[in-house]
Amino acid sequence: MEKQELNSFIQQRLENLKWLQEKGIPGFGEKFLRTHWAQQVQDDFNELEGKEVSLSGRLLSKREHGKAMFGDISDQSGSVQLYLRVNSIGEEKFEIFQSLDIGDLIGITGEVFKTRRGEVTINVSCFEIQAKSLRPLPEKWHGLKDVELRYRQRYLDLIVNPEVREIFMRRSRIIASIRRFLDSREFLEVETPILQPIPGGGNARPFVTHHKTLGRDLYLRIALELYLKKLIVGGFDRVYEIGRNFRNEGFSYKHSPEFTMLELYQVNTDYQDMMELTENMISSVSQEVLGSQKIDYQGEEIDLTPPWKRMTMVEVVKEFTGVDFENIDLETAREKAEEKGVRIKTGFSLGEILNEFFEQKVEDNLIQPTFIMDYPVEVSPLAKKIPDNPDFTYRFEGFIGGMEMANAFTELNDPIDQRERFEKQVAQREAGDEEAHMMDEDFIRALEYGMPPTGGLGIGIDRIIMVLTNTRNIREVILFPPMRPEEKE
RNA sequence: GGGCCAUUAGCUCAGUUGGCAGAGCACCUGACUUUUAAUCAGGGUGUCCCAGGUUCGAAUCCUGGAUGGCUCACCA
Repeated sequence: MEKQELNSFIQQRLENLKWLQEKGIPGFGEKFLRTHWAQQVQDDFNELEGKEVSLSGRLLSKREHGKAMFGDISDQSGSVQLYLRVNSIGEEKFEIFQSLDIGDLIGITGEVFKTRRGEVTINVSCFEIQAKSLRPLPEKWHGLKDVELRYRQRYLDLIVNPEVREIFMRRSRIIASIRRFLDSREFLEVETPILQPIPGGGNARPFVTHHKTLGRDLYLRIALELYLKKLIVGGFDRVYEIGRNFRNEGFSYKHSPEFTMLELYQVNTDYQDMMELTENMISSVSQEVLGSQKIDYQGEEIDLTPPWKRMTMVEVVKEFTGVDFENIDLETAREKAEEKGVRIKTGFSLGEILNEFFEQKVEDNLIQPTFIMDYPVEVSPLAKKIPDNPDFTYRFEGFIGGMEMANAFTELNDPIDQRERFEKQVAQREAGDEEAHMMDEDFIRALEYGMPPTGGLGIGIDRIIMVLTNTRNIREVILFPPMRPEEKE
């Protein structure tokens, strides 16, 4: 038997339940007809004053005053005060309400009024017990702070920390707003496989699972990309998917092993169009959900109003490090890396060194919305090359608050070039790079049927939500972040 | 994976040089018919994360482990 089941708090609550049941009152009751939300009673007081309302929610506090009593009931919308008097509700019901524990779920009906202190209150005339709570809640004043408990028992976090509930309600509104934006532009929402024989579309170590009937291993997807492009080949001109990706990598404040991505593809667009779409989408979502395009993020004002700043990777690296990759040879690049403290691996190409310069010296500084354009071909195996500068691709990433938010390109639609890119990836993989792409013949075959010129965009939904909820850790915007299993005796 | 820090009551946290385990909220008993972190009187409810060790004596010191946080590395 679990030790907590023996502790006196739970004993006391079990006795209160028993007391009720002996009086013939069920401790776990029926559904209840709710007429209003708690917040609605607060907001619409002028209309509701003197009228009867019914609410369903959790009893969060009790203040007993002898033959009268105050309490607070909380539901999804917020909370409102309750008032009970012996000589309006009767001694028997009053005694039963006195026996309730903080945390009990109840349905109440009563008339709306204001106390002399001006607090909107419901004068309870009858109530039902919907579910007894057998465990004590965390403290009302300090809330629940222990990060481990907050994530493991997120329901407690949501009960006692209203600002946490607000983050997740906002998350829902942000995603709904993104869908509205895309739906209004004639994008089709689709669903593609999570279990994949070859995990493609990104550089990452995948999770492996096993299908018993097929007798083979499958991977959890690391990106949505390749299946969505197959749908472009299939004739859907504008598609998007919002879904979970899985990467077998460590945690950080901006990385979680499972995270939510939006990817979209639109025929007859290029990466320039994708930049416009990105800045329009994010600013419009911010306007719709927060009522502004200027937001506070960790003490910095961030202005999401289009157009966002645009720079090439070569330009921005030159600006932040003084190293000009425009006309540089490999040997000089290596020396500059050494000089500037950029860690590189032996055998890195010029493009890979440039990319390291960018990631190690520039990325964290891009606080205001910025598009960095024209990535080296070596690190962009799915993006189209720039014809008059084929060491680079039509690719950009969007940054806000020092974090990568978006990754997009003019999609590579030449199957011969794509095969060569995959072959280079496979060579890297054989040289020990676990994150390099695998050869995906099925994807090449699709391209061989012909994929129209297409722009594609990926957005890290969790990170956008971090920016729009002013949170500094990705786990604050994921309801149940991955944790090690709890140790059991 | 490396470094630093944390883990004490249901929750939030104190705990001095190694000497009886503490506070606030919550909870229990009683008073109180518009309070609001209600108030007043009384009551401490505990595997001090776990396992060893040192010591007359360990929440405190040592070793190992668990979990979490920050950070570096890894991860475009």
